[in-house]
Amino acid sequence: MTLGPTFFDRPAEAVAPELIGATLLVDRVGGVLVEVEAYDQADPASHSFKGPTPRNAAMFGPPGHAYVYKIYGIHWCLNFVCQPGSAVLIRALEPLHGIDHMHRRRGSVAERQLCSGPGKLCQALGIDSRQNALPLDAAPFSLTQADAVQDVATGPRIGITKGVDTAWRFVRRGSPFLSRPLA
DNA sequence: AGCTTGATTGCCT
DNA sequence: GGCAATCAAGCTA
Repeated sequence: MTLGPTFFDRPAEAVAPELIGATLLVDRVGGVLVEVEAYDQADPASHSFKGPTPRNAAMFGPPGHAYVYKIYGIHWCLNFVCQPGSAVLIRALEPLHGIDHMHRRRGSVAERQLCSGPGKLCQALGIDSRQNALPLDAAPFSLTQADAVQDVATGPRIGITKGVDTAWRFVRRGSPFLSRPLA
């Protein structure tokens, strides 16, 4: 079943664990989500913490849309917008579809390193600012619910300096496709 | 208009 | 484990 606005119109920390095991495709390229992180407006680590700006406008737009931004001047990161000011950062997926396309964009790396990190995932799926604010239930996106209950583990989020103690990183336990093992 | 920083990655030792 | 790459948002002035 396709995940749409109703699914995302909830707090990000409630949506995030249910995204583990879901299948994400962009132009027919993608796989199963194995690692995500939740951010909301009360969270000092969130882009939305200080309110709406031109950059984070999509985070305050309708639920179920994409929020794409560039970090460190180099990499793109993909988020799914939940309730206003909250979103889920997509950090890693298990490649299943269009793996040849991914290799063309990422070069000759091991399959487990194709999408093992937010920047790598965006490169492999061809995501950049063009996808910002687009709805997730329409082309080029395809997002479908997990077909089985997932073994989800939680831990501290990665790469942030504030809000470190909030355990809003969600991973599929034991997956070899994570950006890093669970701490 | 100039300065700092970052939800990262890959290459170096 | 350390660190450079590279750029725009968000400050300060």
